[in-house]
Amino acid sequence: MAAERKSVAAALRDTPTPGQSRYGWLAGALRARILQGEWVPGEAIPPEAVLARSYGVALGTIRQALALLVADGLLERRHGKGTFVKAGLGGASMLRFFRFRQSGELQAAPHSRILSRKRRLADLDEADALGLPAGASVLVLERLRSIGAQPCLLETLVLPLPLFDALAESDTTAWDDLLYPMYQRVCGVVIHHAADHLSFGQFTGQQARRLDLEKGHPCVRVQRRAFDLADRCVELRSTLGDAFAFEYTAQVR
Amino acid sequence: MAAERKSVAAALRDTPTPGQSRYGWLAGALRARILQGEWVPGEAIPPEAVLARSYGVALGTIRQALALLVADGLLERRHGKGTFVKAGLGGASMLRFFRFRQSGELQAAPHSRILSRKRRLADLDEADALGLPAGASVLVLERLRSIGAQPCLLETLVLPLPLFDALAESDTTAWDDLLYPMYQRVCGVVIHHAADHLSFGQFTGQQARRLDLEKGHPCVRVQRRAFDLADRCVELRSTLGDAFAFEYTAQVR
DNA sequence: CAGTGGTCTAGACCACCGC
DNA sequence: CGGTGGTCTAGACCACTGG
Repeated sequence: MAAERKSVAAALRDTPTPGQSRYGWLAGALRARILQGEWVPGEAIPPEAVLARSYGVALGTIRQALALLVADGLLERRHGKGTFVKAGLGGASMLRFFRFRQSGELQAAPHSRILSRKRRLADLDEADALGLPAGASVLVLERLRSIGAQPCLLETLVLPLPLFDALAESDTTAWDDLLYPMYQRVCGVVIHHAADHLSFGQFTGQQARRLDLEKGHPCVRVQRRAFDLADRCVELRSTLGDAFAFEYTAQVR
Repeated sequence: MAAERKSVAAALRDTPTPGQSRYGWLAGALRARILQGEWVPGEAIPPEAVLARSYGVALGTIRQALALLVADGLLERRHGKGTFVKAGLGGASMLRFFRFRQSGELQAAPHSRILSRKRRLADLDEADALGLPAGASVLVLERLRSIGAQPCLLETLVLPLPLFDALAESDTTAWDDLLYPMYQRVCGVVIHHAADHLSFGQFTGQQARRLDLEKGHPCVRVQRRAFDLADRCVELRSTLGDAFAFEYTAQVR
């Protein structure tokens, strides 16, 4: 995350700058206004000229500040149109770890089914990761992702509960395939970035059954922590898939 | 790679600009001068003011051009000192995919041993990947990487041969643990970036023996293509390791 | 066409580095 | 101290977007 990140309160004080660059301070101030929801994702912030005038600063300075937030993934600039607050992560970015080759038919669309949903108390690791007090409750989901008729990924999600209450009751069969846009629409939660941790293991009998594999079959586990705009962890996700379908490319530098 | 990348010849023409920004053209021109070896890695290029004057351009413009090359990993700026051509990749970046926990002793230093070295003709895939003509010859190395007394990674390297001739005869027992700095020192080859492709499989009996594992043990394979400053692929590498020691974290956005 | 961001200029002053 | 890159200004003009 950007180095100039401060608490919202600190960033909002209008005293100019301590030992910091002016554009760094401006970036913090603008970030705070975005996090406060002054402009919703997808909406344009005021044009450079207006911002420059209102902060009493030259155009180039405001542009440097905006560049920081663009690099941070918070803003997006469109030539001739304006500067927009970015919407969150969209795509089915879990499947990028696997190649599931469709034999026969054309590549069928991936889809998802919720296998189970329940509330329970967060254990210590979960509470720690989600920044919850001890004894907080969470929503736990099991989810099966398939391509065509072939089940391929088995997922467990842990969501902090005051925040995701709206998902605790609604009809799961009506849910979207992609959860992140739904988080945003239904709960106002924007997923901004995530960290995926990969490891190998073996399927238990129960897990294997879900995916038409055998107990002990090699398995890739992707453990994800997903964060909102304010950099709070708001989703824990564990995804299991056939290790022989695993395929991932990493760029070095 | 940067969008403004052009052939060296095209970038060197001193006719100003077609429909391109001036700083984009400047970046291309400076890139070409770097690739031609006008300044060796680690050396400083002329200061902004000198460049600006010699290209007849404002300071801000030259700074934008330099910013592009910095983002590209070709240059590095040091406040108060100068702008330097970056040295290539350094670290033991293969081990980042694995956690080899040392039981007992403190973490021993990793080291490497060359198991075999031979010349042969490149097969079609290798020639294609390395951009060689059919029938070109390559140097093939087998290498065992260990931590303390524990062998943990088994590597096969394929190097294009006119370029790496200097490695075909020298005493392999005197080689460095880290190959990339040695490529640079001995062959003048700077590794600038690489792409790693991860997949899962099982060890053959011969491979397993090298690593004190059993035939059929789960195995992660990392296939790397490494590129020099001019973006030519100059190394193919296949690394095998115990899948149960695999541990990798990927940032999403 | 008016409004937006993108490029470029020609300066000024500051902060860091090494001698 | 002189030389380097880092910040900032107050403009000008260009290129893209949409009505």
